[in-house]
Amino acid sequence: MPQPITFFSKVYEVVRLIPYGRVSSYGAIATYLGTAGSSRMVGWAMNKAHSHPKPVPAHRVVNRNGMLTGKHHFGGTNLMQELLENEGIKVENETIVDFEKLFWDPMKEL
DNA sequence: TTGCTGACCGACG
DNA sequence: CCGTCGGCCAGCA
Repeated sequence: MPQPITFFSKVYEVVRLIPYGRVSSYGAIATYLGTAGSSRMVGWAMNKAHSHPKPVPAHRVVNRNGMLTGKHHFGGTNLMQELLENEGIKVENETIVDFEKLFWDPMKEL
């Protein structure tokens, strides 16, 4: 098996399951994976997402406040915001508008 | 192998 | 209200 199922792989899988025009949070994903509290690992997984063979919509993953904390990893520009706006998600001051409505909880949806 | 790091979260003062 | 600290665990030098 060239691709063993690891914590990272699960994170990527869940992130790819996020529907178009929806967003999720690190904590929600971490909790869904059964490792609540290790939300940092989710963020770290996103950092390594560039090394992942499959595309990972990391721009749909933000912190609990709906703030684009990881936008600096998208080229250090407003690329992350543009990607979200391209999906119909409004972003103001690096924060997602109506985050509660757009929030996609894997524990509820899956 | 050991130790540091990391795009977070919640608690505490 | 705001700053600080600890915890969670896998990857990398």
